[in-house]
Amino acid sequence: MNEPVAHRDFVRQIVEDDLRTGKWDGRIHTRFPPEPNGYLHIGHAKSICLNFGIAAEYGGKCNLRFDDTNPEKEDTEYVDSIMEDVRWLGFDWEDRLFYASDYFEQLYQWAETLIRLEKAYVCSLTLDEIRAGRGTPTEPGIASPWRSRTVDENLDLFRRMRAGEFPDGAHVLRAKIDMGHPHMLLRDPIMYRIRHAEHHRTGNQWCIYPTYDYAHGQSDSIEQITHSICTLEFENHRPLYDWYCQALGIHHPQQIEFNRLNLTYTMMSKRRLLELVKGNYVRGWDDPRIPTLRGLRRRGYTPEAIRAFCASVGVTKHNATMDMGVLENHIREDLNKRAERRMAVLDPVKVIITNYPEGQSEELPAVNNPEDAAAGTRSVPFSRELWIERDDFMVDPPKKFFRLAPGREVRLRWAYFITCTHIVQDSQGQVQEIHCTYDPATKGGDAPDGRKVKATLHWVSVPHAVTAEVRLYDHLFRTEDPDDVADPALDWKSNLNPNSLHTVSSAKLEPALGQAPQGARFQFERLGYFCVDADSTPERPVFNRTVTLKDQWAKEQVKS
RNA sequence: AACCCGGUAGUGUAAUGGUAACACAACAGAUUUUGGUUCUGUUUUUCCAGGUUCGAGUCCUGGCCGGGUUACCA
Repeated sequence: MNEPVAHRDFVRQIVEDDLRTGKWDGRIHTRFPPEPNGYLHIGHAKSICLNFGIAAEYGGKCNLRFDDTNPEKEDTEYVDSIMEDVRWLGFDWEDRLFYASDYFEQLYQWAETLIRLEKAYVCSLTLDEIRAGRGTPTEPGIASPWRSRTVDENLDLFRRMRAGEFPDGAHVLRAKIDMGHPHMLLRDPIMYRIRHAEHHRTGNQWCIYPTYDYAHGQSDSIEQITHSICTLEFENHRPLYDWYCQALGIHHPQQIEFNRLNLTYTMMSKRRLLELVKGNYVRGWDDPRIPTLRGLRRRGYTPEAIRAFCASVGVTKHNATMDMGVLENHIREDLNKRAERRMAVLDPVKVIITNYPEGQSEELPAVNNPEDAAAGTRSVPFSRELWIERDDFMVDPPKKFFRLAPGREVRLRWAYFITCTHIVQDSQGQVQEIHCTYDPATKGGDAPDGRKVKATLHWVSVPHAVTAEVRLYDHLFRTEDPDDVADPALDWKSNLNPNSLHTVSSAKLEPALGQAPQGARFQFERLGYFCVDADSTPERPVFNRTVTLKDQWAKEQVKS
């Protein structure tokens, strides 16, 4: 398939312009800078694809850098999972793995430089006093009484802060900018705070930690980044990013902000995802219902599908919410070409072929993937008693129902035409058995006389069937926007879909599925794409439904 | 409220002063041993008002609407 002529998003346009004008001497260097305080989700995938993608497309490099300046929230557990997920997605930072904490000493020295330049000072106000002194958007802040400390005094205090002489919160280091600035972030922002906390990498070496604003641009600078690509909420921070680089007179990358990814029926907030996991609303960070990369992986998503999706979403400067259906289409498109077909019955009802000899069975060849001749064939056992899907039969079918009904003939995939002759119902009217006759001349599924049937059903031989657990997933939330709550007393959690997981405990599978290894992906014919779950064992196979197939009949039912 | 950013079919995007277009969705049809896939067709668009210009989705002014920020988080 030909790649469509990719139009350039505005970030790539900037990169191309810079290449053309020689702005960075033809060098392109980006970075993906996650904070190790949570698991990566599909929103991060967009950023990863953008940063690593641009580097690859323009002959540049992309670093992986952990933005670990807040010891209280960060952990190696997250570092490890992030590296694993970036690799799984298909990207390689080679030897360029960095940590903002690697730069603590340099950052500290630069802070002293700023103090000497009288562009930073130690402020001994409390948190509340600082907040109050900052003013409001409409009124200017008031200068801290400590704003005019001498260079020597500031240096002495700052060094003693580092040496651990003060408790948490006793002092902070602030940039001396402008307390009357209309941009609140520029009203003497905090550069360092005292935190007697153990850092996941530097241990107890430090008790003062730089803030994001003070650390990020300089980290980019140290790594000689050219384009510092981040999400829209950092737009406000760009003046500060620029201020530090200029004040220090160091390499000054260009910060460019793009829109983060939003998807319907789910949410990307790390804080909320953490709440779902800790509150046991889901089964962990890899729960197939949440949009973490691990969740999607367990759900059966391929890195290729996620990358294709990320390439298709817009990179712009305005907030947008992608339809979950677009993501689903990408995995369908990928798996349609790659996943072998199998037959599985999720809600079984028994069919008895009354003219097929009792005790007899035969092996019938079945095509593994009509989209890929190289996938070959397998054989499936056929016998007198079969399972078919309960909703593939109706006693009194409406006009547009093409499947099995009394007196009607349909095809069993790769097997025979069968005609329903009789049904057995229980006292509630529930169908117990469907009695059919088969036409031996239609073996393989073609009628020599050329007669047509309107439906082809999937089926599984009763004596050969493997019983499995199948987990059917639906949207995490029942509303497109989780925040769409009518009652102000309720929060987003009230929109959680109570039916996001439906477990089928005894689905009937064709025997070939019994040996499938964990992670293997299949299309269950006419149902959807499924993969073998991590909980699966040979004794008790467990499958996850990745996504359903498009379903014209389901649409038809919704209409009526 | 102040500051920053943004408004193009239902959704996401393109058009970089020169015929408003693409993908998905929706709808209709063809093909089909999956009501899948594939193919064909149809419907629906520049927030508003002025201005500049031969010509404005694009530039300017004013409004309206939406988002972000107002943490010793990132």
